[in-house]
Amino acid sequence: MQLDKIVNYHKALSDPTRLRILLLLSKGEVHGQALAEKLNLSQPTVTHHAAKLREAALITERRDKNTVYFMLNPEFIQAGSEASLKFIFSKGVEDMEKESPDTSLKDSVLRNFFAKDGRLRQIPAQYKKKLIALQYMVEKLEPGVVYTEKEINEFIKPFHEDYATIRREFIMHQFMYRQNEHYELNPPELWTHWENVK
Amino acid sequence: MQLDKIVNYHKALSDPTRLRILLLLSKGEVHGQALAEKLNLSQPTVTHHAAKLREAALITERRDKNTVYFMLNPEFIQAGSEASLKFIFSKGVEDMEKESPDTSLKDSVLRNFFAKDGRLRQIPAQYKKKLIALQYMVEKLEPGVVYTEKEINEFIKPFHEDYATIRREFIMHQFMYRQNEHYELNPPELWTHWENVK
DNA sequence: GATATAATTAGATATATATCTAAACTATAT
DNA sequence: ATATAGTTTAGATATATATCTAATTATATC
Repeated sequence: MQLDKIVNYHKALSDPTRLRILLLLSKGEVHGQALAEKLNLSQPTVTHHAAKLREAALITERRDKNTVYFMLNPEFIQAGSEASLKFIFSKGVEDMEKESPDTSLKDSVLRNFFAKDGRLRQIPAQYKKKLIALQYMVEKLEPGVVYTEKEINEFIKPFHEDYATIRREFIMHQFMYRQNEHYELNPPELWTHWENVK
Repeated sequence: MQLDKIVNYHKALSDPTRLRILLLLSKGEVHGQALAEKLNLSQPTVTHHAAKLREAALITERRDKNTVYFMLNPEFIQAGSEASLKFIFSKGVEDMEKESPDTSLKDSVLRNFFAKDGRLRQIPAQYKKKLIALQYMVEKLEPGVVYTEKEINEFIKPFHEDYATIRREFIMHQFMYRQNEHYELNPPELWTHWENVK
């Protein structure tokens, strides 16, 4: 999930040694042994930090004979910083909402498949329509909240008795993310969107 | 020192629970108990995370009766992200170099106080001139490298026999940062600058 | 004052991680 | 093929930290 990427990005930058490495690399490529000397650290320690920085795509490497030269990956440093701001301020949500001028199908699905009391009469069989109905329900969940399976079931029941199917559909279409019995809303960027279905 | 601030900023953002808290706060203020419920965590855990976020100036608080409401501090989230990019890419260094058009005094100090072999004839008594001489020497050290006291002494000796005094001056004027027997160059923004001396 | 509610602090525990030494691996050079 | 130099992996250790429960503090209401 996307949260983990942002966490890893900040973890990579949350150690003074790794920041020093990036500083040293900002002047150009440097090889492992030189880094170890400049930082007064052992080579294995440099390898360890380099691995973390590489996982976060903050540096890249080039091998020349036995020597591995490390260099910055400037785009990713910038991209990571922007992604994390965007995540926190949920910029993606507003952007997404502007992108759906085609509301007629949506309106018709909401009118025809949901009763006045809010219940879902039946799960739409047509793919597009099903996505619209699922999204309508899932939007009533709160971003950032971690739900238990039981809570998700209780949430779905007022809409439809077959909560297990709907719960599975939530996951299948990337509306939610599941990790050891806990459920969490994905950011809208990850949802399967009916607007994108040709 | 400045490095620690950046480290703390990223540490604050390198935990999934804290990112979720920021997400929840992005929609407006929320009180502690509500956060605990939404995240399925105990109140003390929320307090713990709130403290970290507050230390990094990412959130602020408002108290109403017994209830503490947390809210985002958007400027600091942005500022921290920019500071860390600036640090990594050392933008500050270039900026600083453009800002010193008054090179005549500098030239004269370098000519008169340093011998052809590079040794410092004597430590300038006049404040401005002393800063110029110190900065000239300190610029030959490498940013990001951690030096032992012994290494600093050995570095200074070719310039002047009284390395202890000069080492102390490096610290006093913020050219370097010292932490349990280890020395490290500060970023130029922190140096006491002779251009700024009226 | 007594009681209730929200928050914090203290203390315990389990996991994560930064660092080291020693060993293994890899690519070149002799 | 053997040696050498740089790097990586494995394993150990010490510190940091995320979480909990229980106790304490702070504020408000009766």
